[in-house]
Amino acid sequence: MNSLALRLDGEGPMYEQIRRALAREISNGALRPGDRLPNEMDMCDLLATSRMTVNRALSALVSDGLIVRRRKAGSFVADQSAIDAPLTISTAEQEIAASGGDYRFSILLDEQVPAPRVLIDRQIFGIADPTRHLIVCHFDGDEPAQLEERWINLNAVPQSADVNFDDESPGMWLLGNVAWTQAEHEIAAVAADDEAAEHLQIGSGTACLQLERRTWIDEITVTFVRLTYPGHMKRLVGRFKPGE
Amino acid sequence: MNSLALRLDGEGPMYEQIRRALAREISNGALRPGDRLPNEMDMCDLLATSRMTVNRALSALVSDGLIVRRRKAGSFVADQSAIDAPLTISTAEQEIAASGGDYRFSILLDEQVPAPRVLIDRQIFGIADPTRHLIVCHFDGDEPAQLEERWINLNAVPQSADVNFDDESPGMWLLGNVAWTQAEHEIAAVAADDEAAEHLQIGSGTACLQLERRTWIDEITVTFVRLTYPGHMKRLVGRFKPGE
DNA sequence: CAGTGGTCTAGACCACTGC
DNA sequence: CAGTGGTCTAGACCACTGT
Repeated sequence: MNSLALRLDGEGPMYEQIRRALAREISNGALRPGDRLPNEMDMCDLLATSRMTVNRALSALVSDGLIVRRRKAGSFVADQSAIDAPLTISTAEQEIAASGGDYRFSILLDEQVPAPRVLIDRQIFGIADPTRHLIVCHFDGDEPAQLEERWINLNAVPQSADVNFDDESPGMWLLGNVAWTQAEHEIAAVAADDEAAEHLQIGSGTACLQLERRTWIDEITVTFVRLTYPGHMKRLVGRFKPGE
Repeated sequence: MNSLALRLDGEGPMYEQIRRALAREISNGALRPGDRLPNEMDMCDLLATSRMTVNRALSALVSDGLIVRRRKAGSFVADQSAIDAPLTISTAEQEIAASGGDYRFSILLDEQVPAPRVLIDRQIFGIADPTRHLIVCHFDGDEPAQLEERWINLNAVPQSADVNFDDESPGMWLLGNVAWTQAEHEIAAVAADDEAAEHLQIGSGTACLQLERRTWIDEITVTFVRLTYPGHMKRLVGRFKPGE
């Protein structure tokens, strides 16, 4: 590791070149987990650049999880332990429109009810939260593509109580009108129950991908939604690229 | 939008405070999609800080997808169109160990074969790629928790041909010994076929979460793995937090 | 062609923390 | 307590691109 020879490729900004060069050394095994990198000042001399530029490259590697840094100790190649892949989740209308399909939706249920016990137990809603509860089916042409069951917290978004969802689906309305600060997703495989099977026009018990999303702002849940996709039509795709 | 009053909370580094403050304004609707932010110099005056610091905060907002920036035009609040959630994917051993379970695995098949037609057609392997093909079952105690079918490209990782996987599972060995630069995941729900059902000790047709991962480096696939989890035991969780 | 962001510099001070 | 990273500054030049 004494003779760490970083080959910069001259493509793009300096900090990107440095990041790529180090990522490459880590990828090809020249730098192995636990190895120590030169400190920032040495790297400045090595690369004839300034400390801010080196620091920017190293910070990027930290957020990619490729290295860890400790004051006084130095910078070290991280153990590769888990893979973080950004999973992009779009609304049904965006997906269907993107694939050239003919999107429409139908509201099967729309009621105002107290948050259901099961969601209170999961600490998704507070005990006295009033909600607007909706069941929506999204279609690609005549084929049901996604079943959505949603609760909107009327304590968090009171103006949603009177919105008309005939033209704009609840998901799109929320996306455009309510900002959230955090979201948490759970993905599971479930067998379609009778009701879901009927709405989705599939056999009861068919394997379905089920995505649950809790969206909240400042500790209070804005909305909770459960999306059910027939397994044969839906794949979620994520991609990870640390070193370019 | 003239009187954008950013309240800094004094917690942590300046660039984080600025990022949080702007994320908050976007979240609470004070700044709406399409709104223009003050330019960097104005924001420096406003916050009595330097341009690099402001730029760092704004760059973070860009990578969070909360704003877009265009030279000469300015910085604008982005349309919230899709949600990118980092999905952390661990190995079976890591998950079972983390939950306090008793991990073990069993190798059901281990052979060297040419890449199968179906994976060549999907452009995952090249036409003449030799592979090591494995089927591994991961257990939590006595209960099967995950079925893994894996192909390792022996053109990309020739040294894996002779590795003994009795003590260390192929997944762990690869994680520690082979670096990859990119990974792509697909998640789907499938009905367990007879073979999977038998290995996992579940009923045939049971809904299972199936995760496929292709890992590659410099255009060449290192390994392709298909993980099958009984739906009732596995949930993948992702989280997204733009403004803190 | 002027306004904006993208990048970079050569310093500085400070906060940790391993030695 | 000294080495390291974390942050910040007050400038600079340049690359875009809308007007």
